[in-house]
Amino acid sequence: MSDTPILVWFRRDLRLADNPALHAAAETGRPIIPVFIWAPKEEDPWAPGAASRWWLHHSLTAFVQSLEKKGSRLVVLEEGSEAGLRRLMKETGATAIYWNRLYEPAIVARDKEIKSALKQENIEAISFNHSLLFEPHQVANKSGKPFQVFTPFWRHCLSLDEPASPLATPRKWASPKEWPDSVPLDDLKLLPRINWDAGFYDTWTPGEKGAHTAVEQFLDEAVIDYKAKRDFPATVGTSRLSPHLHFGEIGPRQLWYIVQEAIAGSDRKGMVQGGEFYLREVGWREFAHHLLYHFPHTAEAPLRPEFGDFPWRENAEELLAWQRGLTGYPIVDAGMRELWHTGWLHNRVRMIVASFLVKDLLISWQEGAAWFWDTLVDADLANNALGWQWAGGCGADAAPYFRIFNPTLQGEKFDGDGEYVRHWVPELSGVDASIIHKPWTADKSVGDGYPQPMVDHKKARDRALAALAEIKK
DNA sequence: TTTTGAGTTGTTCGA
DNA sequence: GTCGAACAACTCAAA
Repeated sequence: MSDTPILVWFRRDLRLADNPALHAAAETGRPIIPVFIWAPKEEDPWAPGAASRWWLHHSLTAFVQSLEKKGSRLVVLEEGSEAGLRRLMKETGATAIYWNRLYEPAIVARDKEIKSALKQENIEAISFNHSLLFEPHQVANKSGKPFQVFTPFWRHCLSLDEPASPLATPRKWASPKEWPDSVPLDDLKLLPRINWDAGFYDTWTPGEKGAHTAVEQFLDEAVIDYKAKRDFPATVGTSRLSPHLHFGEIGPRQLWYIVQEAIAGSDRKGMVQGGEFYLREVGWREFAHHLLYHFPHTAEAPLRPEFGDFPWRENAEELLAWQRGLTGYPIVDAGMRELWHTGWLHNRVRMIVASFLVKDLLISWQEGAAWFWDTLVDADLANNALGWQWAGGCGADAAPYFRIFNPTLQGEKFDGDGEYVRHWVPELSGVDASIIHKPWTADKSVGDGYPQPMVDHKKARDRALAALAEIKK
C-alpha cells in the first residue's frame, strides 16, 4: 500500500514551485502520476471561453515540458473527472489522489462529491490550498458572516497570520514503471479554428517560466511607480500577471513573498508604496473569491437583490457595436479592440468600457461579463463577477449610486496625449491630442470611417439615473 | 440593540 | 483652470 502511486490531479495549478499537492505527494516518496482532465461540461455554464482555452493549450504545453525535464509526464484525459480518476486508479494501482482547491461553485460541488465518494472507499483524497492567501472559510467578520466591503475585509486579512512561505519545487520524485495512455494535447482542440489569436503570441508567454519573467519585469519596471502609473493604459504600469495567476502558473503566496522581499531590499520610497498597493490588488482577487464562494449565485445574479428588477435594455445591434469597438467613443473603442487583439484589457479601461455598456447603453452587466468571459485570456469567474457587478452598481461597492463614467473625460484624464487611442484606433491616428477623445467636435471631419458617437453621453447619463431611480422606489 | 464612522477606481455645478 | 460640495440619503462593520 505504501508504495502504490499517487495521482496528482492538476487543474489550474500548472506549476512545479509552491505547489502543495505535488509537494506533499513528492514527500511521500511514492510514484507520482500527474493527471489533467479536460471536462469542460462540469464547469457549465462557465466552461472556459475561447481566449482561456488558447491560454490553457499553451500553458499545458509548457507544463508538459517542465514535467518531462523532471523525468515525469502529464497524463491527459478527456472524460468525466470522477470516472477518469477511477479508471486511472484501477489501471495504475494508485490508491491516493492529491489536488489543489478551486472555489467556483460548480467545481466546489464536483470536488466535494468526488472527495466524499472516494473517502467512503478508503481512498486517500486530499486537497490543498494553492491559490489564495486567505481561504474563504477562514475569513469572517465579528458576527461570523462573510465580508461584503473590501476595506474591512482586507484589514481583517492583514491581521491574520501571515500566509505560509512558498514551497520549493520538488527536486525529483518517483514515477510509475509503466505510464497509462494519454490523450494528445492537440486532440483537445483548445486552439481557435479561425485565426483570430495571432496578436496573442506577441503579447503573452503562457507557462510557469513566462509567469516568472513577467514578475521580474514588473519588479524591475513598474512596481516602483505602481500607484501613479497603473491607471495609464498606454504605459506598462500594471503587472499583467492575471492570466498567469488564473492558471496557477504562479501563486499569490509566491507573489506575497517576492514583493515583500523587493520592498525590504529597496531604499526607494516608491517601492514600498507601490508594493503595498500591488498587494492590495492581490487582495481584491482574494475578496472576489471570498464573495463568489459565500454568495455562489453572484456569477449570474446581482448581489444586491433589488437589481433583479433593473430595466435593462436588450439591443443586439448596440451590443455588437460595443464588442467590435465601434461606439464612437475613442477610449471605449480602443479598449474593446485591445481586448479582441490581445485577449487582455488594461484595468482602467475595463472600468470605462464596462461603465459604457452598463450605464450609457443600459445593457446588462451579464452581457458584458459573457463577452469578457469569452475574450479575456485571464477570464476568472470570481474576478469577472466582482468587476462587472461593481460596474453595474449591483455588487460589492459601498457607494455606487452616482458613479457614471464620462468616457471623454476618462480618456482625457488617463490617455491625455491620445497615445493609447492612436495605437488601437488607426482611423484616429492623425487626430490631434486636443480633440482625439471627442473627434465629433472637430471643425472639419476627422477620422476616416470612424463612427459618430452612438449615444449622447449627457442624455445617456440622465437615462441611467432615471433607471436607477426606478428600482430605488 | 443601537449608534457611529466609513466606504477602490466619479462627475457636475457653481464659486 | 481649480476647488469643494452635492449627488442621496445607503449599507456594512465594529464599537
